[in-house]
Order: sequence, then C-alpha cells, then structure tokens
Amino acid sequence: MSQYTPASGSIAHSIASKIEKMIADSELLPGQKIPSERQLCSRLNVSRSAVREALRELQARQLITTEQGKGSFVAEIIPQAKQSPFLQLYFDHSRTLYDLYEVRQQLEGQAAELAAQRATQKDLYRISKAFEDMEQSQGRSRAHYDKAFHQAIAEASHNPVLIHVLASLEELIMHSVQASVSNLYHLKDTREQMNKHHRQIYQGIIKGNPKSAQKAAIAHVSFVSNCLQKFEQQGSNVIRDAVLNK
Amino acid sequence: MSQYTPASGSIAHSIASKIEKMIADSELLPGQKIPSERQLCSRLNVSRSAVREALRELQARQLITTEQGKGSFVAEIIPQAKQSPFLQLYFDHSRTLYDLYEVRQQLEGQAAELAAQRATQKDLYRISKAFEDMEQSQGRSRAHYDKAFHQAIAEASHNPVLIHVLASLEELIMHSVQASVSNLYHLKDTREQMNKHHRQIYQGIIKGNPKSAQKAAIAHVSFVSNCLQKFEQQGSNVIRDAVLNK
DNA sequence: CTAAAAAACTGGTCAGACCAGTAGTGATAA
DNA sequence: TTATCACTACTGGTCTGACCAGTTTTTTAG
Repeated sequence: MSQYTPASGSIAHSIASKIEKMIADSELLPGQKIPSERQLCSRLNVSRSAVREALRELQARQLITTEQGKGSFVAEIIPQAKQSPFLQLYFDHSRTLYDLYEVRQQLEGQAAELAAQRATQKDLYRISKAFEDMEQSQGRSRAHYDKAFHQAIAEASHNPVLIHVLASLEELIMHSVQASVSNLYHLKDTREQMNKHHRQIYQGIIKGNPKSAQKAAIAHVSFVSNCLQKFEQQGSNVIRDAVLNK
Repeated sequence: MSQYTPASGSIAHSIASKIEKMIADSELLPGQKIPSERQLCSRLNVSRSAVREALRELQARQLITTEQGKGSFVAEIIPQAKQSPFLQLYFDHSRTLYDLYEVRQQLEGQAAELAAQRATQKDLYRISKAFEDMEQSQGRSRAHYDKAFHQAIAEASHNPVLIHVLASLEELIMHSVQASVSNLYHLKDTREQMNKHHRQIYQGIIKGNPKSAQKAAIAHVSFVSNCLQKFEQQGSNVIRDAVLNK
C-alpha cells in the first residue's frame, strides 16, 4: 500500500483507539487473543510498524499483554483507572510521598498566609461554611469537607497559579496514597490534633493574621505527613485495629 | 549493526525504562527536549523502530509529548498548565506574572533551604561551577547560566517533586513573559543587586545555613519580580535607552 | 501409533526509503 | 536597510521487506 494519509494525530494512535473501543464494547473479551500483527496489517491496510506502535501503546496502558511467539491478548484486569503519570514514575521510591508533602506544606502555608491577607467577605463565608461542615461531619464525608476546606483557603489566596499547583499536588497525593487521609480520623488523638490545627488555620485567616495562619497550615501538613509516613511503615493494620476497637 | 540481543523483555521497553529513569532522577526536566529519534538510535545502537516503540510507550503513559517536525518533550508535572482554560483566562492579565513569581518565590526559597541542608559534594561542586560561570559571563549567555544556577540549587534539594514543579513554573514564566530576565542585566544597579543576591544564596548553601539561603532566595525572586513588573508597566523602552546609553 | 523433525505460525528487530511538518538560512526584492 | 520568500536541513510518521527468536502445528521417519 502506498504511503499517504496525512491523518489526524497518527495512524498508530487511531488503530490503538479502534482496538481500545472494541475492548470497551466487549467485542474483545479479557483473555481473548487479538489478531496477529500481520493480520491486522492487511485487514487495516497499514504497515506492520504502525500496528506494532499501536499495540505498544495499548501495552503501556496495560490493556493488552504480549508474548513472543504466542500473540497479544486482552488483559484480564482493567479496573485501575488512569492514574497520574508522574506518580507511577515515582512509585518505587517510597520517599515520594514525603517529597510531595514537603512541597505541599510550603504551598499550603503560603495559601493560608495569602488568604489571611486577601480573603474577601465571600471567601471568608465559604471558608467558614467549609470549616463548620467539616466540624460537624463524621466518617467518610469528613475527608470530602476537609478537602473543600483547604480548597476554599487556596482560592482565597486569589493566586490562580497557586490554586492550580495545589490542585495538581492534591491529585498526585490522592493517587499515591493508599491509606487515605480519611483513615487518620479513626484515631481519636489524631483526629483531635487535626481539628485543633484546622481551627488555628481558620482563626488565623478570619482574624487576618497571615503569619499565624501560615504557621498553623505548615504544622498541619507536616503533622499529616508524619502520620501517613508512620502508617506506610507499619502497614494499615493499626488503622484496622482502631476501627474495630471503636 | 547486526540484530542479536535476545534481551529480557524487549529492547524497546528497556529503552523506555532508561528514559523513564532519567525523568525520575530529574536528569530530564519537564518541557525539556528529548534527543531526536535518530540521535537515540545511533547513541544506543538500536534501530529506529525500537526507539519509536519506546517513545510510543512513554507517550501512552503521558510522560512525554511528541510533535511532528519538532520533537519529543518531557511532560509537565502540572497537568496541561499551558492549556488549562483556568490559567489561560488569566494569562493576559499582567498580574499573572506576579502570581507566578509569588509561588516561585516560595519554592525557590524552599529549594535553597533544602539545598543548604542536603547538598552533597557533587551538588556543591555543580552549584559552585554554575555560580562562577555566571559571574564571569556577560550579555545573553548570562541568562543561561542564571538558569543553570537556580536549577543546580533545585536539584540539590533532592526533592524530585520540587524540582519538577519549579521546572514547570519556569516553563510557564518563559511562555508568559516577553521581557526576558536577561534584559534586566543591562541596567547596572540591577545587575549588581542580582549579583549580590546570588552571592548570598550561594554562601548560604555552601556554608550550610538553610535559613540564610532561603531568605536570600526569597529576596532575590521578589526583587526580580518587582523589576519585571516595572518593565511590564513602562514598556521596554527603558531597557532600550539603557542599552543605547551604555 | 508415536516421536522426532520440519514447516508455519507468532512477536522482536533491523535496515533503508520516502512523506510530512518545522525552523533556520540565505538570497532576493522592496 | 529591511522584509519576504524559497531552500535546506532538521524533526517525527509511515511503508517495505528482510531476518531473528520463540511457539504451535504439521509432516514424516521410526
């Protein structure tokens, strides 16, 4: 076949998308064999290199597995949703979680500091509401309000870059950590400590005391980081025990 | 080259792993260009198809982006910051530059602080070299060494997250600002002020004084930000005059 | 009928060619 | 002088056809 087709994106990618769709539509079932590369070539009227790159893409995304001499097969397990690339990258280093929190600590501190300086009435209302919701909530929903609280503070900094970066870090952390922050709430003293931190941050912002808010935010993130670090080491059995004993 | 190497897994995958590791180790920074496919071919002594499949794998995992005619680039840790409609919205406003520097200020401070604590002999050597190169250089190349200096410090923090975020911010700043930092050097008093800052940062790190280094870095970034802000307002005619009068 | 050998698959790699965008260079025209 | 445009030398994208290295099937020799 001649070599034309300017194509949108790339042929290889469009092939990958086709196969992906077939898998998604259950036309190809897990464990099932995918037509051989040479078959796909002639059927789709493209070169083998294009097909190979397409398969390599699906391979990287763990949608298929490939064995030399045998063929390519639809992967058995698909469940894991897309997780952030950079995290997968760091997954080996357990230090990564610490690194993430180290940076986050600094930026949360800055966000709280700026929020104390710049928050409008509207911002203060939102922060107050988030704070109260958080105090009253329990269990799983607590994590949600926790997040909302921090986000409200970030937005009150009125620095879009800061907001954006913090949101990115949040996402990385979410994907990274197995023991969700919500688990920490199951330990009584931990919970009380975090409440205390939150109140300090809140007070600092409301009263327009930047340094106080910053300091509290840094202490808070630092504390959470340390707790998570401990759990990472001991495994999550501690949490389970605590939950069971409750 | 002949085609041997039964290889474990596959050549393509091992190439991908190599590049992945370089990204993880911050040897390749976000936004940075990856050697062209043909360069990688000859350097690694493999065929282009193998290289292409490796890049396709990294592409699928969103660790790199590829553009026809341009090349492949390490992806940003801050997802689609440039495309983010949220940030794009603010990009016109000159305030955005201020926002960028506000965050950068904080992170450069942290980087300097950590560098003063964690820098190895190798790090110190690199930082020293960058510092001396910068002091001796003039004109356009100065901006290059300036960047290298800050980058060396960031890497000495040994926090990959921090390194990547700073690199991403650098990218955003580059895109945002018309008046390059290098222009600032054309003003004598500005130049001297920056030299002074750089020396303070350098001394703080070399002597292992985190707080001093942090403070100097924050002051430095703050100063640069203010200067740029001024020029943005007045237009760049001031710079031109200064250059002409020299 | 069985077991070993051969043939016909499979994916993995290599080589060289050409197409299609991009960017820098230099010559030409205004 | 400056601005424009064609040209050239990059970049990635695709195609072709060959050979290597495993796996499976078929054939063949015992």
